[in-house]
Amino acid sequence: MQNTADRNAKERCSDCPIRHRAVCTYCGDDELAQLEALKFYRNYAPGQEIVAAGEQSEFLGSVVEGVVSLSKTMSDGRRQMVGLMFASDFIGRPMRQSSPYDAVAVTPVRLCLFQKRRFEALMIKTPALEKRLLEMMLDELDAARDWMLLLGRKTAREKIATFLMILARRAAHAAGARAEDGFQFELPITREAIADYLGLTIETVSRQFTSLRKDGTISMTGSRQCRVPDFIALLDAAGEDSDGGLLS
Amino acid sequence: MQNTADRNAKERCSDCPIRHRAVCTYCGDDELAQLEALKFYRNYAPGQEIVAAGEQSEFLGSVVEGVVSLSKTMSDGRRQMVGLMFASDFIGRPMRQSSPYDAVAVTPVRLCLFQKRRFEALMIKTPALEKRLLEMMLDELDAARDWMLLLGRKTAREKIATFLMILARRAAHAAGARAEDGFQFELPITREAIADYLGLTIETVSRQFTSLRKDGTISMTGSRQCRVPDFIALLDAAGEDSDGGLLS
DNA sequence: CCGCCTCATTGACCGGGATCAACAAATTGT
DNA sequence: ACAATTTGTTGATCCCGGTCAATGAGGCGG
Repeated sequence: MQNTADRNAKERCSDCPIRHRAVCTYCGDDELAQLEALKFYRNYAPGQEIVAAGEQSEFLGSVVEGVVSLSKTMSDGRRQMVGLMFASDFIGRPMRQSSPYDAVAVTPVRLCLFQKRRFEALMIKTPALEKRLLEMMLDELDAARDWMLLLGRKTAREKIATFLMILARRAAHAAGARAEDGFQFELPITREAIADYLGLTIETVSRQFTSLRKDGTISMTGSRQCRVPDFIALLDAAGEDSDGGLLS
Repeated sequence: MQNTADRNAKERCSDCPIRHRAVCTYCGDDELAQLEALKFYRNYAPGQEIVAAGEQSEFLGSVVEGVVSLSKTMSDGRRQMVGLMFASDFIGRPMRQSSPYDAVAVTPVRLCLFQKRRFEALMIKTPALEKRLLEMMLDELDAARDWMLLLGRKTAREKIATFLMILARRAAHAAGARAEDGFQFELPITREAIADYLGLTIETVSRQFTSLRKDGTISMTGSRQCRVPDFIALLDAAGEDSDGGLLS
């Protein structure tokens, strides 16, 4: 739980792996310097809580590496994940007191953080920051609404296939390749987390994996490595139009 | 289909019913004047399409009155509503080519519109506009994520109760009252639209209304007028914590 | 007034996914 | 190395909500 390790390690923003995708994307050198003066890093171990629902959070910032889950829990324990955040995604809520959901590190996570007040103050003077943040929130909103279609209308099989499709695209994109046949990638989260994400139970998740394996849509080595021999078949299983938007 | 009626009727922004809630909320007099020069009104009849998914949309703006649904449709016809927009809500996507979902007028609707290019140009010069838009998008994102919990984890009964709870609060708020016992309101959409919103079928929606009526959680006159004799009971049926956040 | 349409309700039946339970496999601690 | 724990798979059974089908209730034009 060395979550304060590296707090003072001042890496250069200009060398940052998410420099051109994160909230700072549109910042010029001078604006970047101001961010650089405010930022600090913090690391989280898998399973570690970043903020709890309802808690006042002092900080906000970007995921530099790792995966963070955002989830809501009902009083009787039912849980729904409402977002999976990867490198460059923004965590925290400017102009809001507290977070309405739990944020938890799923893998080892490294965040680039700012004190909320300072960040907000800077944002007022920095249109580049505000513009990018608005853009990112619009993307999040689109993703959330896509997920609403999945949760409300897709079958268990389609849900799993859609999830794998998204991971395959992410992995392919990160590798600079196309999401073409034969691409291999790792599942970043447990079956339980997948179930929470897709609005299913672990048992159903497991059964659908088995089913997709049996009919050859995917193949797996271990329970975390997944390969897609035929991407179109996966799209099809996901209930997506297999025309056009292959890599949209 | 007189959707161009009133296009040139220039009502004063200062008299606008949504002046203090819409995207223009933070605008000063001078900024408001600039918006006033660009704006125009357009009316839509119930059922009329405002923009289709994938279509290039020239315009964006605010709902002045009426209710607009945003929905996604799968190729086999399954449909999921992803948002219900009321007066003061913002429609359209700055910095985006096309809308990823259908927007349809549910009731008679009046929009206050701007040409997209002009609005975007103005937004760059007007932090008040951008700030308010960011705020509104954050609210939309919260609402979308709440809806994800509903779609993924709530039972049919809880879904209906949650929907009614939200409408009751809206109506109470609009009337300047509290969402207390005995409050009455109208359902703005058909059973089919409710089903699309909640990820159910019309039959299940109908059955749950009947069930809530039978056990006295609600009472109805006709199929569109709903009364809540005991708001706590409704909260309870919705699966919400009945402590604290009564009117959050 | 009647026929037609849309919207809503109700019933009978079925099936996908949840639940309960047992077990296997991987990971961790000592 | 071995027990303990976590994570994943599989089977048996149940039930909520979907599907199919019939009927009711308004609204509207002729």
